[in-house]
Amino acid sequence: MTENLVIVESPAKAKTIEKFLGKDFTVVSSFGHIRDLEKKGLGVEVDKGFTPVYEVPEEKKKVVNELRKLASQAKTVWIASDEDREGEAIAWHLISVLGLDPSSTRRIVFHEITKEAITNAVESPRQVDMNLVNAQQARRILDRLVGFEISPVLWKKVQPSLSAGRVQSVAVRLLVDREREIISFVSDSAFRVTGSFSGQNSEGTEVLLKAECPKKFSSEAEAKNFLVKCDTSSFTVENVVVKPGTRSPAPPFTTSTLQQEAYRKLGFSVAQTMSVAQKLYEAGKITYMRTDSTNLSSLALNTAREAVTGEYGAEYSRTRQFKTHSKGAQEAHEAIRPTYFDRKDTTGTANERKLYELIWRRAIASQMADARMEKTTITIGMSASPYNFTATGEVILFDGFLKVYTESYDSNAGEDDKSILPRVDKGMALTAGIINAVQRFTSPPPRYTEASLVKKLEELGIGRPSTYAPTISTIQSRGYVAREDRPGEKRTIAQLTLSRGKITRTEKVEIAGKEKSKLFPRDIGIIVNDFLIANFPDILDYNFTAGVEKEFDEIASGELEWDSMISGFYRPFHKTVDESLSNKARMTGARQLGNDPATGLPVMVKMSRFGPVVQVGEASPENKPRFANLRRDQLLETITLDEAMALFALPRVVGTFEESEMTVGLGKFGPYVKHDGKFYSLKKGVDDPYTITVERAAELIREKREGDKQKVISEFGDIRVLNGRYGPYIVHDKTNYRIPKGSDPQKLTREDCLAIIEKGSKTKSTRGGKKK
DNA sequence: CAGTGAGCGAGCTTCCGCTTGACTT
Repeated sequence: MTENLVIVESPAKAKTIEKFLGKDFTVVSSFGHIRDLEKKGLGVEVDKGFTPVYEVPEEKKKVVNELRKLASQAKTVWIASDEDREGEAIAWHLISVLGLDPSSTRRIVFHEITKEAITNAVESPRQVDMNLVNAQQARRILDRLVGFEISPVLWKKVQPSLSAGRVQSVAVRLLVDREREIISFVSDSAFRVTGSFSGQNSEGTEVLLKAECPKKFSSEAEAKNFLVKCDTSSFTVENVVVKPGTRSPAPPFTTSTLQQEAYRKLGFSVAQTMSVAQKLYEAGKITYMRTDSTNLSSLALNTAREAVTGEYGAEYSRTRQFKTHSKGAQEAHEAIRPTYFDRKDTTGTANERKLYELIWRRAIASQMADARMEKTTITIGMSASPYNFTATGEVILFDGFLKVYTESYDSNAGEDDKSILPRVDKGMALTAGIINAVQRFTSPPPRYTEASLVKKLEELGIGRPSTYAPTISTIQSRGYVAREDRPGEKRTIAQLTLSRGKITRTEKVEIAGKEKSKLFPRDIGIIVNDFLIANFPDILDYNFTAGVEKEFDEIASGELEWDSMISGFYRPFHKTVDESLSNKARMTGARQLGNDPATGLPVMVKMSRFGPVVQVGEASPENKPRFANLRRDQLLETITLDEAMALFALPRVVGTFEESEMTVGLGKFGPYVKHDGKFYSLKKGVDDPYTITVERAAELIREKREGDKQKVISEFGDIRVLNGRYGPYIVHDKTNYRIPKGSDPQKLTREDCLAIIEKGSKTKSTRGGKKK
């Protein structure tokens, strides 16, 4: 018999709290929500005042039974779910599902896990706030209505199994809108002039400095003209301005900023960041990793101050509390921070150690003093031109928090050279060394990374810390967008150099548009996006969530009835759903490109059942059109007639080998040679399917055969011992079996193998069903 | 593993937010 039962959301939290509360309290976890709208069907009785139909999901039944048992044995039940909309709803569902008495069940909240906060909470219990619960129900119902009414429209009008939702559809829109900005971007170029200068300062020291002309010259002729002036000009130091400056540390991590920095500094995907953080949290090394708050508990502030003072000295310490600015923040938790500030590093996998250190540095730095610096700007005047050159430098006078942490930024522009400048005096004469004018192209807006998309969604108040990673994964698994690299294209840039009175012109090659791990919209994402914008512009509006959130807040404060809010939304919404269904047109993204120059047949691109294709000729009973798949880096929207026709160059016959034809093609898994019914992959970065020779193709076949020979260790009819990527293994009946340690694969007999198979098939549990 | 591309039309797909496992090579 338990005196007091406390229910929290997370099991790791339960463990910690139990320690603070002593033996009169048993603390257990609900593992998040325990009840949801029914899985099948709409889950909302629209005609009965939008009554939600709740059920306990199959995977939650065990937890619920356990909780019910414990609750019936306890004298007092305390519900300590998070202090936000979802937490309040969890409390209400718990009372209802566990059959608790609402008046005697105590609802408590704390947003930091410290003994003080918890004891305070226990001393001031309250009851469940039904207004807040209703705000959550409205949120849940709205999301279900939007998702489950629009998705079936897509199944009919675009393709089966597609999905739409308040969050995911806007995420895709951000990517499509950005892609179109990039498509329509016209690059411009200008010449940037930099030079080196030397002279003697008043101390008699020879100094050298590099400076840049702030004026950008839009044509090569203008740049050249300026260099001619430079040649005849004298240069003097016109001004030296020294300005003090300070820099302050960034706040400790929230989910979103952790994902951004882990991507930039460690190259983690958002999902990877969350799973590594989960491990650290479960081990008690960091506080909760799904949070939108930059707040730190007073305990954290105190221990951080001790750690900073101990490690770096009192002058490095500055206690700060940060305000949370992000839209829609509910601040149920603290910021992400190390549990113990005096632990600079940790044990575990390499990734766990790296992420821990990042979190530690960021949190510690947030409790450190500003950095102080001195910025110097030197202006160099010219006698022959009204333009000038400037050099900027920065000297750090006191490093402060920079000792521990510097924030990274997404930027494609090169960092400014912030070096230390030599001592120069106003009026000092300078001699120009080499002066360069280099052509610089403007760049289109950058594509989103997973992390920068999360940042944007957070700014718009769309999605929550617990859903950023799953949303990014959903839009990828639906095929709307893909994370990819692009090699970029070469382009020539001009450079003019003035040296010893002579101007020379050279050309250099640079790579433009190279992309690494960026999110690219795919054709199906673009088609769905356009369809949704045409039919549901309100929901696709970037401010839709902000608007409904405002209404949820009004429900929470009791100013608005949840059902009248839903009804106000649903009536016009459902009408558009019906209208878009009755409109017969299917969306295929079809586009006419012109006519095939060879045959005169019409050429079009469109989305087929299996992806984007080029089609030459019309389909009719007596005529089958020719088809070719688009490449991954091509879009229906931008492909040209020439590019489309070039796709028919493959597959092609390269020649014969051993009296059979060799065909080169582009398959799902890249370019290949097909010979005698077998496939041989071309070597990445070495072979090109369009130009590969007969000799090379034959060589690939021989190489593969040689490799396969070494692959087979021994063969006993239907049982084979093979060399694989992870070492030797046995294959029988399409199943792989590991060879036990200690046995020599070379010496295995058929009987040995059968024994291993027999044993293996007993131990092998569920061999994961069908995978998509 | 390297194809397919239309149509019969069964029965399936789908949302967002809260929380962890239990799985695989």
